[in-house]
Amino acid sequence: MEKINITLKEKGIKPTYQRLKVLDYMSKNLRNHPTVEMIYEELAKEIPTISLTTVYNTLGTFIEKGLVCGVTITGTEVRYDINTESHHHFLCKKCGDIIDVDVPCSLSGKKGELVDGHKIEEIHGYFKGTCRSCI
Amino acid sequence: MEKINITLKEKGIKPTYQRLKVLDYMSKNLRNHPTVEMIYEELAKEIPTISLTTVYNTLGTFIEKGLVCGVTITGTEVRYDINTESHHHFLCKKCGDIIDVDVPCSLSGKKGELVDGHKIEEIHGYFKGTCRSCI
DNA sequence: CACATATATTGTAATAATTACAATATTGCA
DNA sequence: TGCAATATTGTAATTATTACAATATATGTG
Ligand SMILES: [Mn+2]
Ligand SMILES: [Mn+2]
Ligand SMILES: [Zn+2]
Ligand SMILES: [Zn+2]
Repeated sequence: MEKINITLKEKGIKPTYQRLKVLDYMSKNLRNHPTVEMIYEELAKEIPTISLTTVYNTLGTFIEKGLVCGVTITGTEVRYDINTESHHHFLCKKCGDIIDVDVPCSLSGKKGELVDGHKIEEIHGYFKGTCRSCI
Repeated sequence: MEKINITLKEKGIKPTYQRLKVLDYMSKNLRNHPTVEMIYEELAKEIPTISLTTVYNTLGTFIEKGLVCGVTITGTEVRYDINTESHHHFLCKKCGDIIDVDVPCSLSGKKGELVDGHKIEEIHGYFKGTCRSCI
């Protein structure tokens, strides 16, 4: 938990209790790609007064400072990811899980380069289908 | 316009006036990846009685029948694409345009295969950054 | 053609995720 | 400790989308 405190300070984010807890949750659920709602529900058990707005705000600042990133695959909600390294995802159409996949992609490493004259800042790749637990 | 009529019939979709017009719009704007709102606004000029719900319904059936596909990149809205071949996109953070990019991706052709044990049905790739008109 | 039935369209209301905003509380520093 | 800046909270507003019921249209049959 002290490590999380330091991480926040390093990024110039005031380490409030709520922020510590959100980042702690993200660190412990790094394979989950949780929604705001999931984070809120979990933290509300420990912090009954926490507000959904605070979770939104907190994730917003985390994204700004590069601590997490938003994954928009489902189209209905943002999923959050503490792994900010560019990597690919798999969305299971049955259970809705979003899973990291480790695939070699020819497009990785193109950051800063041009495609068809457009300057690349982010590279996103994902699959949709049926995850191995649901097959 | 007769070609569009035939396309609808081939897919087993009753070729109503509204559906003809939506598909016509999509065919004429294949580089635009329009939103429901954009399609609705445009068609409303010619068909003042058209309903937003109809546009939603129509695009829904088109997706079911494989005539168009939905592109979820922005996170706030679905963009529609009449090009149902798996291809990659570029989202410009400045102007919001979504542009097709023709890049060789090592993941193409993996449909039906497995990644980490998960069965792939769709492959999606996109970049975010600044498009060439906005650089 | 008239009618019956199925399907499509429309308008409105409901839902769900997110953002805006203002009041209150907390933090870090002088 | 006390002040100013910042964070949190609760609520209301916004936006995209879906649900639903009433009306309209299309299609097939006698
Ligand atoms: Mn991930
Ligand atoms: Mn496209
Ligand atoms: Zn699954
Ligand atoms: Zn642009």
